[in-house]
Amino acid sequence: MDLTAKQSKIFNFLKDFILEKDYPPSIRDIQNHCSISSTSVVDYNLKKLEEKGLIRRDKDISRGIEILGDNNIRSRTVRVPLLGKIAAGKPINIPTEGAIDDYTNAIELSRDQIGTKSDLFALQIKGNSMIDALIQDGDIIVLERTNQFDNGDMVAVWIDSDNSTTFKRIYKLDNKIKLEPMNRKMKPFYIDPASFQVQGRFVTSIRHW
Amino acid sequence: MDLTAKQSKIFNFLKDFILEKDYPPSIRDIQNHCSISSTSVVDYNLKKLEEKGLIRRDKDISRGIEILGDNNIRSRTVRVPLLGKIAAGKPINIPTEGAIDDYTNAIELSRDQIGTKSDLFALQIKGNSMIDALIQDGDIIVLERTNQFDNGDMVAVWIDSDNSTTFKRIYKLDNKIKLEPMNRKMKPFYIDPASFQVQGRFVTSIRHW
DNA sequence: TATATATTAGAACATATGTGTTAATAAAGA
DNA sequence: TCTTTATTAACACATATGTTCTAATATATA
Repeated sequence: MDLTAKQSKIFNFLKDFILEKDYPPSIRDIQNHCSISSTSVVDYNLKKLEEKGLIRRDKDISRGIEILGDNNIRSRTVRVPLLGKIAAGKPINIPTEGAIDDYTNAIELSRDQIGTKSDLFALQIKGNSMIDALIQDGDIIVLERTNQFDNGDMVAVWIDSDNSTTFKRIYKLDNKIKLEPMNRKMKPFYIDPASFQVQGRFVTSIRHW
Repeated sequence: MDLTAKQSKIFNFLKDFILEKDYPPSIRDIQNHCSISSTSVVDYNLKKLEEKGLIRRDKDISRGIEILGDNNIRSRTVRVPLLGKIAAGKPINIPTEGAIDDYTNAIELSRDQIGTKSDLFALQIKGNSMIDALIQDGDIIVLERTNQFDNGDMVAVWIDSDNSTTFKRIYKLDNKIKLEPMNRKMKPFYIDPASFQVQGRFVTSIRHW
């Protein structure tokens, strides 16, 4: 369902106004800035915009207009908790989901970078021992909390015999699992498919300046 | 200047309310949710918050409250125009500042990633010929538009004799400038200090999944 | 303690603002 | 064309909401 000229004029004004002022315009703000003859015409077209799913209005509340979906700038970013520094090769400590509170350090990523993935967390890498994965000292890696993996994925993996989690490239072979450090000086090793657990999968990395 | 208990309660409510509703609360919203006896007390404390530089109020405007600085979620992200794909080693076309309009593709980065730098633009890298800079096919590099550089910086540099811009690592030597491709198969070369112009400097890179 | 300053309380006021009603006009469909 | 539907227009109304005033109380300062 398309917008009339007046409706898109109003909708664009809504976005511009909110971007500038940080609060929505009143109906009379819209009336004046869009050169509309009457408040009732504004009200009428706001109802149309609401029917079309572009905005949400809160009845009887002044400036009670919310822009929905991708047009809402706030929906374009995601906070990802930054759980600390790890040295590659060294064990990682991954908190359970509930243990991450609002006061944890966090980085904010755009949805451009993470797509629809959810349940993400980030770690800052110490040292250059992951250089073969094109990850260097100070880089931040973002992981998705999951048990799934594909061959060649970089994953945080719990190994029963070590009683710890490390970050490795993983391959499923016939009878075993190959875990490959991201440093050619270190040899890959093989473990029993029953003795490990993938805890997270690499999503993206961020180079710091 | 510190906040009183009431002021931080109000300030937190402001942030929570805006986060949930996308528009600011009225004074009576604040009064009710923060259990404050009178609207004038709310008004009084809002004035204090304004004096302390945490919010801005627009007189006579309902819900005319804007949260300032880092507490404003919107100020935590920056839109960076994505100017297209480039193949490393191949010439780059960098538009002038004014030539970038709102309809250009863009990625959104958090201030965590770019600090206080301004005038940024992004390029997506095609191919693996920048592998020595830990940049692989599909990665996005973010550049800062500037003429300045330090030794070892990765810069987009205009070379008069080539009549084009490429992406190189740059070093200032005694009598000349050394430009080093980020691929060890290609040899560095040297140019006259008067025959080039740095157009942008590497800020960060983003690995795509 | 005495004095000044900061904060709270309650109420009233002015107006900013959403809503509703009715009629006129324009656009679309039969 | 006639009929229906969509949109515009002007106005009035109810109330949501910012503001102000005065006095009381609490807190800080000398």
